[in-house]
Amino acid sequence: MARKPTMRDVARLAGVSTMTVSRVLARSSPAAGDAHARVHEAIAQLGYVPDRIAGSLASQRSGFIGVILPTLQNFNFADTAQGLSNVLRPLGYQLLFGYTEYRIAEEETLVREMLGRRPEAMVLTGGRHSTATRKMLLAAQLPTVATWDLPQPPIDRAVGFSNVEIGRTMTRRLIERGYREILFVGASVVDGFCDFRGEDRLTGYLLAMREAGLREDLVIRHGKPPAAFAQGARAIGIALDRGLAFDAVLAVSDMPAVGAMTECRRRGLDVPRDVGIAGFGDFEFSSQLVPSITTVKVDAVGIGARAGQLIVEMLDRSADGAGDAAIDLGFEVIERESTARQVQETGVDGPRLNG
Amino acid sequence: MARKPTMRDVARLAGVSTMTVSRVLARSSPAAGDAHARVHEAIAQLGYVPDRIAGSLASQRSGFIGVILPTLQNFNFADTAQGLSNVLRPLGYQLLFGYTEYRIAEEETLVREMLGRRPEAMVLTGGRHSTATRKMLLAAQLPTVATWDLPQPPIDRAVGFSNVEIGRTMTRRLIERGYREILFVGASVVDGFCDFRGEDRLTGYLLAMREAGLREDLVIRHGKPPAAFAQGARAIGIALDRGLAFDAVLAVSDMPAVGAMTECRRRGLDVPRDVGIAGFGDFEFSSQLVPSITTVKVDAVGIGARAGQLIVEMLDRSADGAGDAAIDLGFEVIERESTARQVQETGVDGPRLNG
DNA sequence: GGTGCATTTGATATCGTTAACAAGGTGCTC
DNA sequence: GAGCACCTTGTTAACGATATCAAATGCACC
Repeated sequence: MARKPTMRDVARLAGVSTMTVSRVLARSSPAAGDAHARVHEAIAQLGYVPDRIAGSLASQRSGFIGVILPTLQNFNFADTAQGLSNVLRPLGYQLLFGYTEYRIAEEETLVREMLGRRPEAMVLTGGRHSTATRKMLLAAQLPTVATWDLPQPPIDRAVGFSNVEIGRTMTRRLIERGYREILFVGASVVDGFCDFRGEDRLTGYLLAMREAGLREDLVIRHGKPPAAFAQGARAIGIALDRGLAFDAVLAVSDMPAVGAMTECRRRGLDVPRDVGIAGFGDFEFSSQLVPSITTVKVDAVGIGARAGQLIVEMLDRSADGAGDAAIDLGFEVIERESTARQVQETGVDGPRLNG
Repeated sequence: MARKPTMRDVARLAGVSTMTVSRVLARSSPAAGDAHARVHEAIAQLGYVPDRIAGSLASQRSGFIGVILPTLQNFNFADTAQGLSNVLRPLGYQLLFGYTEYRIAEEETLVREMLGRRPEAMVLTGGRHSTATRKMLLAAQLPTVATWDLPQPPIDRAVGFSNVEIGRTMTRRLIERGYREILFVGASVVDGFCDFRGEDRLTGYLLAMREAGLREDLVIRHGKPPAAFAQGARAIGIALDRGLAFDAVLAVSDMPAVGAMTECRRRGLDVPRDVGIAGFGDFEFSSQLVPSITTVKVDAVGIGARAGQLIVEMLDRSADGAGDAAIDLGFEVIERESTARQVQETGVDGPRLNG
């Protein structure tokens, strides 16, 4: 009674061989006569739960898919996890989640640990990895999908968009609206922490500012990623302390954007009249707040779903290596009240599609 | 070259037996002379990654800990996951996450799938489970920790607080502030969806309203859990359509609380003068917004950490079954600007500790 | 009723590791 | 130098399932 029942016990009780039990559970054979029923009866009677560890070893298929995301504290990545889950769980895969917390070294540790569990595929966030990480993944010969970025070249496949283009497009949009002194608010890059995608959006911002002949030093990078509400608020304080004049804030995500907006208003600056505010991620609160927040919407659920589909295709050996290495899902700038300073001039306030 | 290297290959290359390799990897023996170095050299040369599936089967220790949470779309549960991770990952455990999305039937499916992976312990959210779920968990004879609630009796152990008390205490606080027509905003209970903890808070709210001799029909349950921003806004519309008069809103979480606040203001109701607003969860934005949101703070990270510690203790067979079955971590009501209607009267506006 | 084909069932080997025990070597004490 | 303890290393047998192949069974047809 102390020992958990095994397939052997079920087989004995049902009066069949273990292979018959295995086949009944796998539905690979109709199991003639009452064998099928007897097996199920024995399973119920013993409370048997098949040991998938043993099954994985024998079949050389773990049913695991490793997923490495930066953090749990961001609705966007939660959506991507959801999209992956929606596609892969109904097919019987178990997702193994790992979170780097934006620590560069952590990805390597997570990949090493996960590969030991013999996943059938890996999903990564972003396309920049340590040499050792890249080497391990290549050696593992697994379907690997990079998400949230379009690395050149990817290890295997990629689903995402250009974060540089996002930063550039949003900055241009703010300039079109008449903003000139645009403050970029992001997280710092220190102590082995880095938000690569945020840094790419900063690069795009700097490109757009240079193209327009505007200042390129209006950048506040403060606090560890992920940039949260308080960091956005703090960044405004830092900017004012430094004597920086600004008429708009472009934050690395909607969370610091809201924090920055709150702090501006606390200091008597009207949004959008005195300061325009824009973020990234289109979190639900961004459309619900007053004023609503201008942002960039990406299909976070779709990234996960597409990545999941890619994995399914690649795991189907029949369909061979066709398809593009990188899939660009684009992005959408959503202009809302927080940058509506010149809405009466241009008359354009709806979403536009990019990418 | 096609086949992945095994411990056998490493052993052959290093000129030792597989047990020596196994011991070197487990650090269980100092491995005299150069054997240690030769093994590591062989591992590096072959790019060997130990197969933990085979290891788990042989050692009867999977290193997995199953964690079932309601949703990824809530910072509170993300914090609990974080707390668990902080304690258990450094000890080498791999967390297996499953999300029910508040579907009652889903928990049973997730538990069944997870038990097949032979986890060494399970962490659940809440204390109400299907009969089959309870039976499976008892049969598995695993350390099991229920979180976010204090079930009577728990399957094994529990770490949480009384959601009924939370609803009751917050409602009383609102009544003390002079609010009388308090509208409760939560998610609906339909189609097999249910937020048990939200329902408990509703129960506490109803108790407090009855105790104070106030109306008990000011309840709007709308949309599937988790209640999000838009649902809070929608609930205000529904209440007004029904002709319900209210001077305060108690929402099941901070997200619908913000949605409700936004909608009230959009309709010309001032917060907190015309309507007081209170939520649950103390999300970061709740303190950052203007007005800041009155809420209930629970130590979500601490719940995870404490649950993790409990598991570690229970897995140490040496320390035997001591300790309470249920650990009450309490809660804290944080009164902020959104309910500061009578701040000048009472002069009390800081946090108070409960539970 | 025998033949041939398709389908179902079972015996055995195997997956890659660790547990358990045995064997060999080393160093110390008396 | 014998005896003993201790430490390292190796051999063998699991762990609990599935893959593979051979045998048995069922069925249709001539």
